[in-house]
Amino acid sequence: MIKRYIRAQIDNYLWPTNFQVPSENQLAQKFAVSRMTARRALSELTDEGLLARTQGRGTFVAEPVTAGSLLEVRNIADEISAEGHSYSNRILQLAQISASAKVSRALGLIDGAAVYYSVVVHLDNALPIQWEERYTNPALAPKYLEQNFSTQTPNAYLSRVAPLTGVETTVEAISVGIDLAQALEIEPGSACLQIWRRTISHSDTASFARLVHPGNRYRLGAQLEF
Amino acid sequence: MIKRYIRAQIDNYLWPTNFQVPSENQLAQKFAVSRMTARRALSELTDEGLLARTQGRGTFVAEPVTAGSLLEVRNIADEISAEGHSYSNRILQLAQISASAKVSRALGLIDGAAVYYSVVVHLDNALPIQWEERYTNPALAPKYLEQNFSTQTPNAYLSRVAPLTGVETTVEAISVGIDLAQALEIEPGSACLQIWRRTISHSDTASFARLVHPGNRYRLGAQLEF
DNA sequence: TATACGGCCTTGTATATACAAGTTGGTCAC
DNA sequence: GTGACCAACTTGTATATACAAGGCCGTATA
Repeated sequence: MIKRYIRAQIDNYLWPTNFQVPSENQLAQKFAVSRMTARRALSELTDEGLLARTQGRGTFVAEPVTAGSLLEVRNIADEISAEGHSYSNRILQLAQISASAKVSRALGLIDGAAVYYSVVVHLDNALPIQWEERYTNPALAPKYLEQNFSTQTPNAYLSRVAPLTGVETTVEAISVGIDLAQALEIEPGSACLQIWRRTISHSDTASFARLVHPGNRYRLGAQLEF
Repeated sequence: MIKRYIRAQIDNYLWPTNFQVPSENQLAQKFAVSRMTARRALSELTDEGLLARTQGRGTFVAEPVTAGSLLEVRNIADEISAEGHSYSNRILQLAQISASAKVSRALGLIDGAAVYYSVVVHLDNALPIQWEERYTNPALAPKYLEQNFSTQTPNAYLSRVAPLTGVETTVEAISVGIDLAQALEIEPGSACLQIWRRTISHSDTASFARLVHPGNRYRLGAQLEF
C-alpha cells in the first residue's frame, strides 16, 4: 500500500528527484500502520533504487535512471517499440520443472522446488534479436504467466513484467579509448572487450564496479549452462 | 554473530548441503537475542544465497555454487592463483569523489555523496587481464581500503573483498548449439553472442533468466559510462 | 562575529509480543 | 488398513516500544 503510493507519486512527477519523502513516522501515521512497517516499505524501495536514505537527514527520491542504463533491467519490447519497430515473440517452450541447484539458489528456493521454465525468442521487425530462457518462482509469478502454464495455451506472452527492477550487469563491444588501451596494452579499436558491471551488496561492504576484459585473454570457465 | 557462526559451520563442512539449520527460535535462544534479530540474520544469509527457506518446513543450507558460476561474484586474483599463474595489480587511481546519479543510486546513497573511486589493472603473469573501476560506499569500505584512501599510499591493494557475495551477470563468447542457432536464424559457430544472466527481485515477482543476443544485431545504447 | 551547546528531527537497531500460514507426524475413529 | 483430524512445529507478517546515532538549526555565550 505504502509502496504503491510512493511509486504513484514518483511516476506522476509529483515527487521530483531529490524530493524529501515523508518520514517513517509520518507515513506510519498517514497509513495507520506501525513505524516498522512503513520503514520496511521504504527499505524495499531503497533496495530497488527508487529512494535513497541517510541517517539523520531523511529519505529522498533517487535520481531516475535514464534509458539504456546498465543498472536498469531493460525491457526489450519497450526498446523495440520505442524505435518504431514492430515487436513480436515466439514461445518455444513452457514447462513446470524442478529447479536445479543454481536456479533454486538464485531464486531463494530449496533444491528441487517446482519452477516455471520458459523459452521465448523476441523479434525485432520479424528478425530474431533475443533468446530468453527464464526460470520463475511460481509463488511470485504474474497471473497471466500462471494461466499460461496451467492451460498450456501460451497465446499471450507478455514481455513486460510490471515495474522492472533488479540488478543486471551487461556487456558491450566498444571502441577502446587511449588510456584504457594503454593500461591493457592493446591496440585502440582492435579488441572486443568484455565489460561487466557489478553491484556487490553485503553487510560488510557495498560497491559498484565496472570490469573490462580483453576478450581474447579472458574466458569464463562455465559454458552455456546455468 | 549469528551470521558468522552459520558461515563457519558451512565453511567447515559441519553443515552439509540441505542440512536443516536451527530454527529461528532455537538460534534466538542460543545467542540470547530476540527471534526477530535471529530471523534477520537468516534472511540476510538467504539473500546471499547461502540458505534457502520454506514456510512451514524450515531453513536449509543451499546448494554450493561451483567455481565459475555466473551468480557468484568472481575473484580474479583467486582464479589466476588457482591456475598456477602469478597475480599482481597496478593501481592507476585512488580518489574520493562525489558520486554521480547512477553511482549513488547503485550504492543507495543520495546524489553527490562522497565515495571512494579506484582504478586498478589486474595482471596475469604480468599481462594485463582486467581493468577495474570501482566505486565504494565509504561507510561500508574495508579498513585496508580506508587506509589507502586516507594516506594515499596504495601499497596494499587487495583484490579479495571478504566473502564475496552479490549478483552478477556475465557475458561469454560461445559456440552456438543447433537449436539456439535455428531459433535465432544464425550460422552455428559464427556469431559472437552476448549472454546476459539476470536475477529480478521484486515484491511482486522474482525470476532468473538467461538472455542471448546475436552480437551484430543488438547493441546497448549506453557507451562506456556508468 | 564566532563558537559551542542543546533540542528536535531523522534513520538505524534491537526487543518482546501476537497471530497468520504452511508442513509434518501422530492419534483416533471407522 | 485408511482416512480425517489435530497438535506441534516451522517461517511470514505486523505491532508497539525503546534507545542509539547522526544531521540540522536556533540560541546562548564568549
